Amino acid sequence: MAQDTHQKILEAADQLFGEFGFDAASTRLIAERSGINKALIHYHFGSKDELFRAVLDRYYERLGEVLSAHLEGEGPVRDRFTTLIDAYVDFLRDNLAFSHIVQREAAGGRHVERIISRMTPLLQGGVQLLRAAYPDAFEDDVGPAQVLLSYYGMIISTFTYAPVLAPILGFDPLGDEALAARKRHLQHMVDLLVSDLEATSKERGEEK
Amino acid sequence: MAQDTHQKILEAADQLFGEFGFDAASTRLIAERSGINKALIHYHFGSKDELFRAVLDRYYERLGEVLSAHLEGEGPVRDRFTTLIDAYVDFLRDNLAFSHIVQREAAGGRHVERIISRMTPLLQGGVQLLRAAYPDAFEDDVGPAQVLLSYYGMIISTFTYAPVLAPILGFDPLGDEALAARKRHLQHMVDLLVSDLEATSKERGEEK
Amino acid sequence: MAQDTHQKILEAADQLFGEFGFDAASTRLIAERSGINKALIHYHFGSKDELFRAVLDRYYERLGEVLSAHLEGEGPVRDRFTTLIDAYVDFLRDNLAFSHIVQREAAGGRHVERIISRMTPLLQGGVQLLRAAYPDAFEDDVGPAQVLLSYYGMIISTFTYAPVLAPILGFDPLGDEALAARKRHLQHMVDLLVSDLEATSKERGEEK
Amino acid sequence: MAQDTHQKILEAADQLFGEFGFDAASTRLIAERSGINKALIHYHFGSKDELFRAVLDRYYERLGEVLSAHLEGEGPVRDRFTTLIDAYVDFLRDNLAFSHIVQREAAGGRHVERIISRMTPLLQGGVQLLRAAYPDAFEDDVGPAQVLLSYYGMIISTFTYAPVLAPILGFDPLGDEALAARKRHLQHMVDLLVSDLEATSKERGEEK
DNA sequence: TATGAATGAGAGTTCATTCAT
DNA sequence: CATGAATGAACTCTCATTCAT
Repeated sequence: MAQDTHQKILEAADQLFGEFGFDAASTRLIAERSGINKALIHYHFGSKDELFRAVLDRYYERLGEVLSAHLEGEGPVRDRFTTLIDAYVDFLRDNLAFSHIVQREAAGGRHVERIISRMTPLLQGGVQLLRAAYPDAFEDDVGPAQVLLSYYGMIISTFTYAPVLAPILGFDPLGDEALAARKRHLQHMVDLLVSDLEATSKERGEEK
Repeated sequence: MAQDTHQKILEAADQLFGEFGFDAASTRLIAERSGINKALIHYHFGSKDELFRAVLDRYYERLGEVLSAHLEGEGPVRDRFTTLIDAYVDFLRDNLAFSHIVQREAAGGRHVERIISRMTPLLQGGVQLLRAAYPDAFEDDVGPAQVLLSYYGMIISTFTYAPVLAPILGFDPLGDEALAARKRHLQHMVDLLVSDLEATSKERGEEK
Repeated sequence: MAQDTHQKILEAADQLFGEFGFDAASTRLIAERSGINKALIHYHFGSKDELFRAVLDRYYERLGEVLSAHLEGEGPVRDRFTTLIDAYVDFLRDNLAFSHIVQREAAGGRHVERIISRMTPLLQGGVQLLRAAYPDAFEDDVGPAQVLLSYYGMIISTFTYAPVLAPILGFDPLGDEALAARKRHLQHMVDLLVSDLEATSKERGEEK
Repeated sequence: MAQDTHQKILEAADQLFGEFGFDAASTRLIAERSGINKALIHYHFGSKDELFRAVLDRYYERLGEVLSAHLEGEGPVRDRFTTLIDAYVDFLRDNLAFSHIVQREAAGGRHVERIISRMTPLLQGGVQLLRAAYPDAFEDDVGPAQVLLSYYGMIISTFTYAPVLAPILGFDPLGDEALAARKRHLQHMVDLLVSDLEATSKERGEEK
């Protein structure tokens, strides 16, 4: 029963933080949506801030599992990179609130630090993967970071700006077909880049 | 004097909305930062919501001017696309608050509609540009929208996720040099894509 | 075990009521300090109010025993008065929380009545002692009450205002030496008064 | 009108802090008693704590004026000491809430420091007066402090323990007649002490 | 235009107390 | 006896907004 309450609060908070943002999602609202007493939020989580962190942590743990499966996997980098992007898109599709929360809080405010400390290891994992895969193409961490930031931006914007694209396209950009198309586009972007990296890599490798 | 007050409010609100978000930037704070009386905000703007819209509108007007110069310009698309991206990056660098505001509010909340209606014409301009430039590569609006969304994501993430990259890179990703490097990366991404589009275009053109 | 819990609650409540006052000493705090479950306070004492009364009653029972030994004793009144004051000082020194609780709650609030009903018999004992000792000096209860109130005030202020004196004196007014000096002062005040009472008594006795 | 509100809040707070203590006097209650909006308390005083300090400061300023008139006056010390005590009693009679507030907060809690810093100069003034008057009777500050503490205790207990004495005496210890009697008693205590001090002073003076 | 004061609603949080196990 | 969970009321405080001057 207690575990149940804990969960109900987490899920309502998750939804509402995603929908309205941290400030606009009041504890009263969260309590109403959970169907629990407002005081229970503080009983279970201590404060609204800690509740937020719990929501965030839960997401990053799941995301960490999803990504590490790909980061630490085997096989050609091009494939791993592609499937990782697919997995990322799937994760965000299944956790729309998360994408909103991250975009909002990363843009500045009281929880940026938490976002930073959670994203850092994931990003570093990506950097290492790229450097290992194309040692000749990258001399330092800057290049891989550029690449990752770009792909990260392409992916998350899919979700953040879906409402902006919808009226232009005339259909829901987060529907199954639309997302499949988006994935193809992203894969194509990966192909372009990876081919380029391989070419560069080969070229520079020969120079040595 | 009144014009002056109007302006001071706008600028303080701009800064604070960017730094803390709409909810956390209280009218008291805005008044303090402006050095004006709190009641004047309502005298000049009617409500906090309308003040926010004024801030947003001011940005989109400036941005519109900047972008339309490139969208409606002449010369090869590859160049126009490249300079447009450069201009976009410069605009966001000069208006950091704007990038934060957009990312936050586009992620959902009370002001999404305003963001949508402001972004739509800009996006449509971009779509038209791409379709006109590569009529053979794109059959409908979906392809260009994908491309634009991707580049938009790459650009704005530069600013939103700068704090995340900073500790990994060991330097400020928004410094002059770093931004120049970022621009080169973005240009490279444009090159890859445009070459691809031209190839596809040529290919499909020949098929006809 | 149950007796143990009862005791642990009483002692924690005692300390905390003394340190922070009734309102500021929350049941949560008392439970934490006792190392017991918050609900047990109500199981054992019914309510926070009743817990407070239990703390108070325990003190007054102990104090009653201490004082009655002197009030009902034999020997010259001057000596009994002096030793009573010493005993009172010692009692308060050993029960600092008590002195704080009494001063605070006697100053008004929800528990004044309890304080009154507990202090009344003690005060009446003192009045009777003085009237019996100096029948010629006092015609009614008013005179003895004045005297007792004055000495009571001198004694308890020793403890209530120790923090105020400390920075002026440069040492702890509740240290062993300081308290011994205080006792000497109080005894001196008793000497002055008793000599006066005896003189008055003799004078008036001769008048008759 | 604003000054009026400020005053109404101060007076209601004063009464309620005196009657119930800081914690039990809620801002809601204070607002109701003042007939003003709850938020105005924070508009005018910032916080409940600062409101409390304002109440306290107002009292100590008034008290300072009253006492300094006597401390810095001229004439024989016996007379000045006597009239000072009378003035103190009058002040407390006219400011019953003050006596309660001081007794309660001096007994420990969040505002002790404020009490200490306010009482210290007054006490030091008293110490200097006594040392100047009886240089031969006192070698250091300890003796005068003892004396002052004792008289202070006698005076304030008059008010703190009035409710305890009432049922024993059968009349209100704070009525005009009763207070006059109390003053006579206190004066008598002063007489006893001063005579003693003068005797001691003379004795020791001759020894030199 | 500009100001200080005022308002009512609601924020997050803590409280003493109760309940089911 | 003891516990963790739950409750509803109350807390201090801040909010956007309005009003009188």
